[in-house]
Amino acid sequence: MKEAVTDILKHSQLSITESRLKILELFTKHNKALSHADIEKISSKNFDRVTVYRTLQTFVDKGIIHSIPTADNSVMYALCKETCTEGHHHDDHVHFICDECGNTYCLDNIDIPKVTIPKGFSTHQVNVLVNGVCKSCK
Amino acid sequence: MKEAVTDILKHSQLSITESRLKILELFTKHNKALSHADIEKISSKNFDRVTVYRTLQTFVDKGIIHSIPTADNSVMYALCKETCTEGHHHDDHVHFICDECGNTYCLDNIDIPKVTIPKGFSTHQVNVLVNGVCKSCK
DNA sequence: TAACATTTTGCAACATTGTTGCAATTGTAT
DNA sequence: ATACAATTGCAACAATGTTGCAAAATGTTA
Ligand SMILES: [Mn+2]
Ligand SMILES: [Mn+2]
Ligand SMILES: [Zn+2]
Ligand SMILES: [Zn+2]
Repeated sequence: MKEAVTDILKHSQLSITESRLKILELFTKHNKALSHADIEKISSKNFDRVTVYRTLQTFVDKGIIHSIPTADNSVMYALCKETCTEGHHHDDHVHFICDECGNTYCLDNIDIPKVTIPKGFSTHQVNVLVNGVCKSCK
Repeated sequence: MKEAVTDILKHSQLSITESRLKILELFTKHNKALSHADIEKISSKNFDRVTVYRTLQTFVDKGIIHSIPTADNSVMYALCKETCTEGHHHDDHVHFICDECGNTYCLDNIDIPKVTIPKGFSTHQVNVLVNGVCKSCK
């Protein structure tokens, strides 16, 4: 497990530090999106708030995680797939937020639906955000 | 114009106050989503920050405006259609954010696409957020 | 219109979230 | 092991949002 995490950092040409290892491990262990607050709460070691902010920003920059817009405008982050690289995110998948447990999941298997846009408008990116009840909470 | 605004407040059983009139007028005049900061900036009279927060919350509660999730997790608000009522929002439309001018628009004419969700999941609400370039900026 | 009851506002104080500069520490390469 | 570069933690600050309460505005009734 720790191997995989180290490899991700190396692959992104990031130096291997305790904060990066621990925080990235949280993402690989929990199969769901995490907020800054989540990370501070569930992390064994108490990193400085600033370190967590900077680590998350670094991961986003490097294409390791992506941020997720949510209906309540809290900031969530989740692991990217291999296709994302520095400066080039391709997180075109549906995000599902369970109104029961509050967990946010990336639904990678679902196709992003085609959205028709008015004449004269052009599309860069489509975010689809579904609220509902997840499998475990049903 | 001011008539319409007054009517909306009456219809929602809200007392007619200067803050509510002015803030609601901003939404009817500007045909786009507004943030808390926008309102403080463009409003002629300088309302207290707290008043703006409370007015926006009241409008959301009453089904007059709805909040919009955005990719950068800033909080935006836009006018609801007539179908929204106290405690019952029906803002099932696409939101478009222009990456040039930064404006956010509600696309009411576009159909919300059908999203297929994995077995065992159920859907309450779908938010579709499109980033791109708007007609005026093209 | 005037008096009253109710609601809303503005202020102050506080809480939460995020940012920046800088010195001390840690990681990497020689 | 040493030297250099990058990262961390701290402090201070900025931005955003919340709460309690007294003053002011609004709606209601007489
Ligand atoms: Mn995702
Ligand atoms: Mn809308
Ligand atoms: Zn759930
Ligand atoms: Zn535009």
